[in-house]
Amino acid sequence: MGTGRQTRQRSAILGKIREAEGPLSIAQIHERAGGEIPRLGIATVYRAVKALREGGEIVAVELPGEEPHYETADRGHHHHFRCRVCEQTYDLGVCPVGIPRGTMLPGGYTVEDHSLTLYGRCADCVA
Amino acid sequence: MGTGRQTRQRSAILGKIREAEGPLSIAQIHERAGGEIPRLGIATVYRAVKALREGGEIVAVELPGEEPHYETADRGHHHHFRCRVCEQTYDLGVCPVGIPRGTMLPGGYTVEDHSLTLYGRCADCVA
DNA sequence: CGAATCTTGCGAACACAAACTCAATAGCAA
DNA sequence: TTGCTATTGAGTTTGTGTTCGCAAGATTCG
Repeated sequence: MGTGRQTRQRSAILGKIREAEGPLSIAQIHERAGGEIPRLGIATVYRAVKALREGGEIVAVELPGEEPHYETADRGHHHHFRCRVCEQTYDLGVCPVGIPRGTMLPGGYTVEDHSLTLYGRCADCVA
Repeated sequence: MGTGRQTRQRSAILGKIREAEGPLSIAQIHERAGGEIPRLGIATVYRAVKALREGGEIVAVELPGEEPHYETADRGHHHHFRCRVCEQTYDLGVCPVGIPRGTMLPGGYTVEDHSLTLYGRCADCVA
């Protein structure tokens, strides 16, 4: 599985995902990379994201009620904060969920994993 | 705002949501109520759910990567467990997230709310 | 440089959930 | 029971996110 050709649009797309403060939606990637590459097509973003996902460089992040967002695969276990004002999603370092893999909850539920999203206002939007 | 007429389909739909072990998708409501009301139309489920939502009887639950699910509005703060085998979602009583409203996280994020989903296997699917 | 072919941009096509249309049906009040 | 009218079911339509098809353009290798 080769990486394919190196084009301006592909490096712009991966670059924007890399330098983002959290996972980006397709629309956000399109906007941001489009600042660098005028007339960047949305289909190109979809194609690049698909390829990057198949190559294991980025992963999809599903947020409640949102379209998929994408971030680099090297960020490890973490959670997300979504600002209700600017609608940005940010990575968080903390994991305030004390439920290790394998825990059995009352009711017989065996936990393998979890997903936490915090909601509120980011620093810029508290003003 | 009246409740409208009482029909067999509406009471079946609300009944299924009430007796469910967790939030149901439109498709699940359709399936379950359809056992009681043959030839129940999907549009009727959408219409009933919309009316129940506007009347404050049920609320939408957004789960990562899923269509909206619906449950009765009287269940208070709780979280959900999703079985990866049977793809059912169950209500949980526990809230293992120690982040009260108003907490400020490193980075300047002010938390108002949170949403947690646990993944694993339910009792029936551990076999 | 030049050819081969992979990639791009754009419009059309698709998939899916949700809403609408309307004739037939069923609640409800008298 | 009777009539009025809200509701239903089935199909059609909309809306939005994603993919496809193809001609034009870019990248890589000889």
